[in-house]
Amino acid sequence: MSFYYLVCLLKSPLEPLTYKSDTPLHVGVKVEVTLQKRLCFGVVLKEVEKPSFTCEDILSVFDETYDKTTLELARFIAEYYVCSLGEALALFTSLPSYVLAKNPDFETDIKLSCEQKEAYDFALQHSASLLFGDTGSGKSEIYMKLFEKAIQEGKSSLFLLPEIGLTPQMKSRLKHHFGDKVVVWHSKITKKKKDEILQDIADGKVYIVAGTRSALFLPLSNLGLIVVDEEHDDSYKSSSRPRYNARDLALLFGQKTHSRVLLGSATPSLSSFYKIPYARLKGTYFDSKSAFFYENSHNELTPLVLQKLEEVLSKGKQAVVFLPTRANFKYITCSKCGKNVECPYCSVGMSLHLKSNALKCHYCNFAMRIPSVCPECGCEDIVANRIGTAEVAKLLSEYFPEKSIQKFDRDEVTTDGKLKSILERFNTNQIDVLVGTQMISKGHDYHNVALAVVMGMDSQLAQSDFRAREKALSLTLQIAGRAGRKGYAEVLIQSKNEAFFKYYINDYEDFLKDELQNRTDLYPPFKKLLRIIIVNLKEEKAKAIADEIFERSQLFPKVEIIGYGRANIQKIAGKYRYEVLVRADSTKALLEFAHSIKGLHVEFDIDPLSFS
DNA sequence: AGCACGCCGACT
DNA sequence: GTCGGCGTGCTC
Repeated sequence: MSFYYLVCLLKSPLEPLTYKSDTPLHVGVKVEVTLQKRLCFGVVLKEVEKPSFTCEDILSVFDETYDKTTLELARFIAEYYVCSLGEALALFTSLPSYVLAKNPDFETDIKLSCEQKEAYDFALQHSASLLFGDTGSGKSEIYMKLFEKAIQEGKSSLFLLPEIGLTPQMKSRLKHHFGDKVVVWHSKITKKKKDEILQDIADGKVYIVAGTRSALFLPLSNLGLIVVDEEHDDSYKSSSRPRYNARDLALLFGQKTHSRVLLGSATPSLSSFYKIPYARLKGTYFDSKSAFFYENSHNELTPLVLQKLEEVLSKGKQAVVFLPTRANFKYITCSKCGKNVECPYCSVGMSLHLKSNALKCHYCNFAMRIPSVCPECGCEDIVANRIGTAEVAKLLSEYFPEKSIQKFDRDEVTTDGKLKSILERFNTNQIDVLVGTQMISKGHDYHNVALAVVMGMDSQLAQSDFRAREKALSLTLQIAGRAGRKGYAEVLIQSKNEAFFKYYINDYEDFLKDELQNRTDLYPPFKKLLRIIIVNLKEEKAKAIADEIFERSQLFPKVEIIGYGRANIQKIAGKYRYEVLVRADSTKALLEFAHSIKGLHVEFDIDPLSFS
């Protein structure tokens, strides 16, 4: 007697295939099968009639299942983000089911202010809400209080953060209040540690999982609450297939599992602001005690920057300096032919890294010796352009030799240990100035920072991206928020668009309302976007596929092609890139089109946030 | 996505 | 005559 099952193959782009088993199996159970002689994990979807072709055997059956809700969520992901069910299901961690022990006696010592209590009540009154709270307004206490309530009700909570590694103090606060009821999860923890955590979850010991976007796919039973902190952060969006957005999926998961969802940010995304009821929590000290200064320059260490730094450093205060560029310089330019030294494999400039005495490509990691003449024309007059963190840190060290200047970017902060060490030394005043990229804007608590310098934001603002203004302003505010957590602070913004920043810097809500007007009839949240990415070794082939997509779109009157051709970066790692940008009024129309061209071997980016 | 199959150019 | 490039197509 044989049973036949439709099995979904994990990580495979293929549609489910039929396998046979000697024993009856439950839907959702994890199994092992072969696919063209190679072993492959799969999930049983449903029993089927004996097919006309001969089937391979299901080789082994695991003690792990994907429940009905998980299968439903995976089906949604496959449909919405345009991937196979196997790719969607592979996001989830499977586990035997378990029961949480009730914990009615649990209590923390967290006390909320009146304003915090109001926001807390607002969250309780809505199944999904947004906490729009200024930096330093005390969002975390509200989250913690909600976690406490969930525990008292015997429910588990999920706490999503953009990068848990970047906020060690959040981790220690959670541990302090919740002890071993809370675990931390991100993709870089070791396999052994992951197994331990999964065992603890299975034993019903875990009430709170704090983690990055992958934590969303952990099998928490009796989920009651999902908090998405820094919900505006683009790192919630996955950049590989399926390109899901963990913030958006959190809202969906909340609906499906009847869990409360709370999004939080000082600079909420326009789409969340538009569609989710929000509670406003104004800063208690931040905006009243900070002063903004502007300099009509763009991206350089000017006398004004040095003067401002001098002022705070002489008082024993600290400063942060932001600029969006790593390395010493982003470009090496020939002054005769005007060409930048390009990566041979990517159509991007090679960055100058003096520390390793090399030019490096930030896209494929290719490195080369620093040339003494222009590789194009042989001219000896080549200059470095677009200053980066390494160069600014170097110059500041020369200018303030008695002060400790620390670089803070992806090149410098390579491990958890290094991050902790730098933050520790900064908080104990052993470092005077942090010079860094985006990383510097993430929610660290700095206590003695009296100056934030924002350099190079104009390049962010100038990007051909419908969210350029939103990104630039929220990033600037996030950096500004690193200063003045205690007492008076200054923020110096270098920009040739002073008017823009000046107008909105004190009221992000005002900006969001105006920006909604700007986007009406054109962009999200009013329209839906799909970016189709075509990658091929042969440029003609990539172009041909893009052409084909354009042709086929003509049969779909509800979709509109608003951009089509070479991608922003034409070539990465030797592969040519083309892009088609599609717009529609409804998700349905967009997805109908996307699914119709699934066979073309292209990548789909629904609700794109980045256009390079 | 892999991976085998198979059809054309360049080498001992 | 064989080695190996990558275009095409299949996977229960």
